[in-house]
Amino acid sequence: MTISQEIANLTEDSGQDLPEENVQIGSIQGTVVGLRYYTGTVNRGEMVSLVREPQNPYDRNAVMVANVYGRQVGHIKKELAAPMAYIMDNNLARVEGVVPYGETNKFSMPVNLTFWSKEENRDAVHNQMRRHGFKLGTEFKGSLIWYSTKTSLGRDLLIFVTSYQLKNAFDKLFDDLMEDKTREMEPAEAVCTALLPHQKQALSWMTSRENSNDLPPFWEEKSGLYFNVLTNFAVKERPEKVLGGILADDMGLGKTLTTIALIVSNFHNGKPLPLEQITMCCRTLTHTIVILFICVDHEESCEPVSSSHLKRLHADGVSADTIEEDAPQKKGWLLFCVLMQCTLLFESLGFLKHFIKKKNSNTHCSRSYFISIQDQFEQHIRADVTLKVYLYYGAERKRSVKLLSEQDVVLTTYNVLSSDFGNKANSPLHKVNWLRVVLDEGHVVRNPNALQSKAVLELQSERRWILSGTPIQNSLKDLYMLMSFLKLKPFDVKEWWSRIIQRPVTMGDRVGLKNLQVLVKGITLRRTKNSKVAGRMLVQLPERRVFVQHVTLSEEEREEYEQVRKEGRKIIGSYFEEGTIMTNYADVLAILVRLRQYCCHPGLVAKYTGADDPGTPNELREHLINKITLVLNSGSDEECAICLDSLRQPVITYCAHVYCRPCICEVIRSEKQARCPLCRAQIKTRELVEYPGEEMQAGAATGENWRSSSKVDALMSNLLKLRQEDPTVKSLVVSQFTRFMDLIEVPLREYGFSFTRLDGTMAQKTRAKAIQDFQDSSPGNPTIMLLSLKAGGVGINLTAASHVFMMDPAWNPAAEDQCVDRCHRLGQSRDVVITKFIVKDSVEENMVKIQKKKQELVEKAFGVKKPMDLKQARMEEIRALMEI
DNA sequence: ACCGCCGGGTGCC
DNA sequence: ACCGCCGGGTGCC
Repeated sequence: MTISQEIANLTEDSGQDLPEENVQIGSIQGTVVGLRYYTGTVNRGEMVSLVREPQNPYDRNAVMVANVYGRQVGHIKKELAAPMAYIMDNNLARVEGVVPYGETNKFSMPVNLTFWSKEENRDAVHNQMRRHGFKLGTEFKGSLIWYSTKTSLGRDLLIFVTSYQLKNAFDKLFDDLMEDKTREMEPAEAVCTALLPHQKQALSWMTSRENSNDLPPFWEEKSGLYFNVLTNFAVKERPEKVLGGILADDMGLGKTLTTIALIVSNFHNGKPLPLEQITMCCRTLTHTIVILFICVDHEESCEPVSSSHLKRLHADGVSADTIEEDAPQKKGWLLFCVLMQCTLLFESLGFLKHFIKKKNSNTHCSRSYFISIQDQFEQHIRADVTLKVYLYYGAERKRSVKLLSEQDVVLTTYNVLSSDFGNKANSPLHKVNWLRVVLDEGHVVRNPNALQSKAVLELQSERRWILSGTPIQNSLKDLYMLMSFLKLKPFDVKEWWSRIIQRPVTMGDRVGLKNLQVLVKGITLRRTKNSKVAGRMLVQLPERRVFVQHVTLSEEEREEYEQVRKEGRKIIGSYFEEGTIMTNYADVLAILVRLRQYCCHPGLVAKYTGADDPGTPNELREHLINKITLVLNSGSDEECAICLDSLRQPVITYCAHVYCRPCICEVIRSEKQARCPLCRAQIKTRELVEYPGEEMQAGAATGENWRSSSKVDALMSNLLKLRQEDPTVKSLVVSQFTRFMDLIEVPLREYGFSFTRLDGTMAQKTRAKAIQDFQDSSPGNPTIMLLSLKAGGVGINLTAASHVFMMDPAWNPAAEDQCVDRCHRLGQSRDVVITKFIVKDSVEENMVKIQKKKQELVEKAFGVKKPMDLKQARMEEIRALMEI
């Protein structure tokens, strides 16, 4: 995806209560008075903010005027302040100000006020102003306006200036890209894990961002003053440096490893972190600090740290007497990582992870891991250095500022941080002056109102980093949170972010868009697996070859298949004729799923429960539960027709259409007579039937009466051949039907394959175990993994596999790619061979055609799909599949 | 002069 | 503010 595409996505803002909903309903020139009483200054063309001051002792209508830095400039003249106060207090409109000239005036200056509100408030605002003798106009005569969408002389003049300045910014950016981002840097000697070239580049870039003396984006030095080209703000003092940024590399490029290298390599001015040197003598004393890792999904389910563990902790160097005083520590900068989930930590902590030793593999609710720092050194860091790492986590964490201050690295979770912050009396993390704060999976903090976001923003630090594969998840607003964290002035204040970036971009202003690009590029390093540096692939991955193996059904299978197909065609054909295809969508889907199942294995196909008439409400409910279960277990990767995303909290309507609960509830709420978006039947919230969750399916014939299928035979002959050629080769066997995986288990056992399995029904811990076993190459460990297409989401590392067998085609080609990516990624040493089984002359072949079409569509247009287009597309698909 | 005029004091809200 | 406004001083020319 290109940056502009990404940005185009950003402008689709899902939130509510945003200034973008507002339109400009009028403007007027006012006066700022009392300039001589305040120190705040403004420049020509500079934006100012207007703040109500209801407590002002002289006038309860007072409206204060402040510059971008929040310094008070003056007040709005009282006659004008009176109607403005009413408008602002009653939220009739937002008022924004720009000082067009008179910036050197001593006593008062003009200010161009622009009123923004919802259309419905337009009259109220105009009337209120008129009552006080003011008439809101639409244009300022001959003065400069910021980001006016109208063409006027003044506007052109201003744009000319800013675009000139922008060009400078762009040139700088270009230098940035050419030099800083491709220069490599060797990590400190203490790191003995070899960094890949792109990781060295990231390390160099991060180091330069931390040590740079450059002005923050959009600041320029002009004749002794520092000038912000976007707000026209000038100050004498050099604006605070923004040390840090966003490392937004794709998953799997080694963000965490790079960051660890940064921690060790750039203490101050490119000098490595001074690490204690342990002599051989000391090492033999096994002076070991034991750090406890609790690896759980949710903090609540965490097993408390046992006292014996803690004793161990104390005994091994963190003595109890160091854990007393909570006075803020000024001396010594510290390093600090915030990690979202311990599981992630465990997965991604790069060189640390090898030292995590499983302690209780059988514990169900949580598992504890020990990290022996001594072991760590022996393998990954030079044997004679030590790094003090403290995991600030668990009920009995030591809330000692002193203890924390003495660490090289402190790890904690967002939950712990915000829980400490919530009991604000005692948040040791907020009392330390950190050298560096790193937000791992930083996109999880994106709602600025959430407590954890506030907790993150309050951390004192010299340098700040955000690590995130998806820095912008939904909208531009997410980016605002990141700017606040980085303290990138003035964008850490909502008003300026909205006025300078968010609204212009949302309104389609090109300058705004360019500013956003410059801003993001200036502080972000983002590479994908497909990025090229100087014409070469960033990551040289082994080859990836795709073979389609056509499977011919046996005579018996063909007969069964054809019978079902004919029946299905008849039914679907009649739906088309009646125009009821959408009302009977679930039944259509059922038929298609059945056909696809026949292609895999006849034993998969459930008994036909189809279009029988439900009688009592209970029977109807039962019926609907059956249908939704069918839809969700069909592996068809159904999208919600409202949000066009994967289903979240799926519910089925009485008319048998499946949506996300929040989506359909919103539809019902917003319409008086709510109708199903797909079939226009009336729907009600209380009639929505929920998916009861994963249920034990009627067991497929995996026992005595097991029989094979053409596709299973095809798979087995491939696997046997592979094993014969090279018994160490590992394969992924991917299907959308978990019950197909059940069936495949039988011959795998029969032929003595050691295999493991990963599907969506498995708990997080069992999954982790399955992955771990599969990745382990020592003899006796599984060589085959049965993998459900949708299992686990991205981020799972299955690089042990070099062969992938796609048992059945998916509706969504991206899902297949993603699945293959789990083994075709960083760390894969062999060429990856993908075999797709497609049954000849079947619905599967048609699915492949549709896949290709979809792919083309994605590549061609980045157009927004509308629900009704989707419906149309679905119908086309059904026609194509059934050859109607 | 219950005015006009002068000139000093003063000045956001 | 090289203004406006206020209010005290003043009062034919």
